[in-house]
Amino acid sequence: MVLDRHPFLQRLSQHVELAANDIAKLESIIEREISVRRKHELVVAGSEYRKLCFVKDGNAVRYQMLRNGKRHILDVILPGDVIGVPNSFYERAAYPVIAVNSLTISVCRLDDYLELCYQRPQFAFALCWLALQEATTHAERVIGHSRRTPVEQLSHFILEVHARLRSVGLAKEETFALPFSQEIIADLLGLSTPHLNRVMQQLKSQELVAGGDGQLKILDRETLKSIAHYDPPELLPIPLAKAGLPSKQVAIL
Amino acid sequence: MVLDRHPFLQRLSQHVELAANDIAKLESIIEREISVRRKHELVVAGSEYRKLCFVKDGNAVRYQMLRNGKRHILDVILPGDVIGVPNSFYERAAYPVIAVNSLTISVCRLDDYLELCYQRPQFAFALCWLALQEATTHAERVIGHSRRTPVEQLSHFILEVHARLRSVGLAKEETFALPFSQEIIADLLGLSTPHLNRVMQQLKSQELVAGGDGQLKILDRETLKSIAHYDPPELLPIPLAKAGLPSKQVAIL
DNA sequence: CGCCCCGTTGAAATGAGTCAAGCCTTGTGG
DNA sequence: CCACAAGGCTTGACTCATTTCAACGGGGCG
Repeated sequence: MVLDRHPFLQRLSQHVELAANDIAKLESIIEREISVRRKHELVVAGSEYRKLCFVKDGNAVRYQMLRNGKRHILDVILPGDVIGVPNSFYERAAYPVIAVNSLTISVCRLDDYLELCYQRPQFAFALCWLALQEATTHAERVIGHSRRTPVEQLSHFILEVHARLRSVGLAKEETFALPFSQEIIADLLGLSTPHLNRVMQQLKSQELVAGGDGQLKILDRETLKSIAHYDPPELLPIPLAKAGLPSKQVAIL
Repeated sequence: MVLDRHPFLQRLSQHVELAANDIAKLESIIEREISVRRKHELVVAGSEYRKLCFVKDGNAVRYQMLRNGKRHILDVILPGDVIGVPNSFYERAAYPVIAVNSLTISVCRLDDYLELCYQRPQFAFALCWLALQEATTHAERVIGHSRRTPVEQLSHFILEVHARLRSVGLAKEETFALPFSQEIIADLLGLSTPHLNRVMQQLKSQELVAGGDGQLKILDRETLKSIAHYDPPELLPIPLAKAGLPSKQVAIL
């Protein structure tokens, strides 16, 4: 099975109950599974991009270059995320995506997915829910940048990544692999690398987190949460079709 | 007609062609049209909120309070926007919404809308597209906060609001009513009011914009665009159902 | 072995926040 | 009809967090 235990399905299943033939339908439009090497650009800015890539393993970042040579990272991409939201929905891709380590993705054509949505609206909802999560992640990031202190931001980032990894079974209770360099985190949080480094040391010296070498351990989750204002909102489950509909219509759901 | 020339429909029609009976369907789930007075909270943080409100006229802001007493504004809400995205999709509303001047909205129940989506998937797509726009707006805001200078940010904000107002026919070529106080704009952009004020003056002294008294005129759009890195990505049109589907299915699209 | 990437540290410059005060306009109530 | 209050805008001075620039150490990889 192409999608067996795929982290994307793990993530979806938290919001909606998928029937076996839903999964089969989704599988049928997966074109192929490919690997991408570190530092390879999956999505080139300004190109037409019309794929959805369900990340099976590995990490990437979505970013934007600014005139002054600065890079800003919009989002880190973890297993279970979808590359192509939102890029594939624009005439031309707005935000390039680059792999930060070797990446395995399952690829389908956007058109095929959208057609599937007409056949089974729950896939349209899945897309909505992804977009809503995306919007919320960004919203939290916005708040972080403008109204949280660097310590608060970093705390928030750590908790967020941990939660996202946990939700696809890639993090232990309090320990996880943080696959991003300080430069990447700095570019994500809008800090300079030296400053991020100092902030990181601060968290460690206060014994809130420990780690190094790509591993991070959360020592004092409660304090960290309160520092970060971390209180992630929970999405409703995706609604199911009303039972009372005429059978003809139920059939195509 | 309840929704006749409703700015929300104007906005939607840029992405999808709506048949008369689609509009009728949407109208049928509108519960009522209500007015909200300035400074009134439409959505209370932490409450369960299960409505979608299509803004017909007036303005609001979605914000969040932080522990330290600071307010951060996530987004300004203009006619044509939908209040309840994303709040209504969470167990409890995450971001309160408050009217900044008198507001007229058309309200429907979220459940009714979602059910409509199962009947006519293009409404699910409409929701996706809204969420994607939301995500993109926030993404640009994120970039603004962390990697744009205040001048760049303000320029971007001016161009963004102008474009959003134009798309619902509420702005002239280069002039529009800016219904937000400097305090609100500062809280949105993550600046202090005094600083925003100085930045505003800078833009005026460079003869990029002019105005006052709630009116703003863009004098030099090109320079402003280049300062702001303003290059908004364009969403694809919402796909229509494949022609080849059985007629029963086409009928319900 | 040497290169490159990543993390770390230091010192100096500056942009933006904070606090505080004053002005102008608008709206309101006496 | 006037006076006062409130909200929004403007200005100035001071402070300090963060950036910038520069340099160094270690470790992994070719």
